[in-house]
Amino acid sequence: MSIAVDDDLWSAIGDPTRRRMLDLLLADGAGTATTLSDNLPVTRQAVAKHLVVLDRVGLVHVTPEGRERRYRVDEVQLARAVAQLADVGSAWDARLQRIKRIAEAIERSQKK
Amino acid sequence: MSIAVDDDLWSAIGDPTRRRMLDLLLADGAGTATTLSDNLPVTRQAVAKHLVVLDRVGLVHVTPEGRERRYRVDEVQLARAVAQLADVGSAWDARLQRIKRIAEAIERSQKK
DNA sequence: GTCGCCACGCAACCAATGGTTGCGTGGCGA
DNA sequence: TCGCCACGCAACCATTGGTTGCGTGGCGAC
Repeated sequence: MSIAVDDDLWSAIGDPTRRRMLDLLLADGAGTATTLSDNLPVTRQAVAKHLVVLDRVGLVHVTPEGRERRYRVDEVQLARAVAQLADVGSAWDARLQRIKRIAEAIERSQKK
Repeated sequence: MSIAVDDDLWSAIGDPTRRRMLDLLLADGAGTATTLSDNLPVTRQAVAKHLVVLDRVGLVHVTPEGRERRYRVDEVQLARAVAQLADVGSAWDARLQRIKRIAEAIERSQKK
């Protein structure tokens, strides 16, 4: 019973810079490579590359506006990603719980 | 209000191979680089490198046994990692919820 | 109109990382 | 003691996250 995870989606949100970008986009509603890089410790070009990755997995969408390219978070897709986080977390949680129960059972049987 | 995340811990569980390794270790209780690589699509050496990473952030511990090096999951540290997953997930969830509420409010105000 | 600013895309380059193969060494069982 | 086998180390390769440098095309000011 292995945990089924969309590796592309996971690795997209696995990068700390991309996570912060999603944070910023969620906070402001939208943003461009330039505005994002203003609030990040990396250059505009680095941000642009990350935006390509996020766009490829559908976590963001672009709308060209004049000479700007405005990015917005796809809430449905982000919700899917969040669900995956929860899945992995709860699966491991379940395993840890079981281990804990077994450990307690052993402890009890040794005490008697 | 940015999400405080231990990037080292997160990136340790961010790699799909390392996640599957943790899965295997949890399922079997313990394992060596060789036994893990038997159940993974990568070589023993690749697994060994990942074990170094996992050990460095404290997610696993080693106990040398004869000519083997037996690895076990540190449940406390894994629980911490799971908690971080939950944190990020719930933070994004909250933002998504707020956006949804705002969207609904706008929709209502337009309908009246 | 045209001129200049500025957001963007493209390209070359660099370091770190996840992967490989090859080889040497040291326990343990026959 | 001899051979097997798990391990560590080293060299190497591809991908990726980052940089700098440069060309181009909208848009506002004059």
